[in-house]
Amino acid sequence: MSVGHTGITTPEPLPEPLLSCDDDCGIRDVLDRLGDKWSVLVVVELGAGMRRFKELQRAVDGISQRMLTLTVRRLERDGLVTRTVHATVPPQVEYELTDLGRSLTLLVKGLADWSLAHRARIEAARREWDTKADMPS
Amino acid sequence: MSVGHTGITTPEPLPEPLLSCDDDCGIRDVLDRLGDKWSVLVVVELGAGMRRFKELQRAVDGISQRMLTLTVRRLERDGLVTRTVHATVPPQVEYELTDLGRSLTLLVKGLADWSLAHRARIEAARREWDTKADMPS
DNA sequence: CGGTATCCGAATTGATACTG
DNA sequence: CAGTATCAATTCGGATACCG
Repeated sequence: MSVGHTGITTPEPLPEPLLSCDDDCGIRDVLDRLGDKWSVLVVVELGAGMRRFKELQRAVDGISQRMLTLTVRRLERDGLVTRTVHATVPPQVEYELTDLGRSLTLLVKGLADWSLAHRARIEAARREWDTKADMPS
Repeated sequence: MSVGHTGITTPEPLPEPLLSCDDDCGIRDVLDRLGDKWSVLVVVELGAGMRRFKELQRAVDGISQRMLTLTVRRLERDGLVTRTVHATVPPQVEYELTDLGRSLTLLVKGLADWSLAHRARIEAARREWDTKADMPS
């Protein structure tokens, strides 16, 4: 069960991809890394600059301490984020994007822009679909 | 439990977002729409052109009939995909991206490119992290 | 062919309590 | 403050069987 090392028992053993590369080359990879509930949000927040743990948690709004820990740990492991511990009291840990992480923010920004640009249109389509669905008369 | 309409009982009632818009404006939206296991893959495949249900299922490799149905249904609802039923025998259903859907493929392509470009670097970082973790000596 | 309904195990997540 | 451990609730996904 992979116990030991840094002290983390890894209840979630950071699962590896599960799909072979057909014509989806690459996309599955990004999805495995950022497709979860929080990673992108954390990257976005860190895109604005260095953040402490608590700052991140407040910024992301809704993320639990546990999920934030797991998320930044994964991002750190993938080389997207650095973790700096200051041996102060109380302890202080700072997270910051690496160059690799920053290169991602551009793309993520693109997604956000797309979403903002088309949000209304999507919601309209959705309402229409729901209307059609609810009255087959 | 929302029964009726088209005959679909919607065991998965296509849940709405759960996070308010703070500074993550927009991103949560895209994630809710594409962050699942299959949507992006389906969009990518449809990016290459119109596809029938069975063609999609073969192309995506690993997706079950159930998940493909749910995925295209959601994409259709959001106005990213059109569904055309030909009353032939045997029945034939064709899926195609809308303009909105096509506008997304550009971004998705960006993500795929990013992944390909940095895959090696990420895996290196990951190996390093794992090494550090496994021998604290 | 293109679905839908149902059951069930696996994976994710949240809440809570505790620690250095 | 910044985690870690544990447990419970939820959600997701796959297998299967059946339908128009």
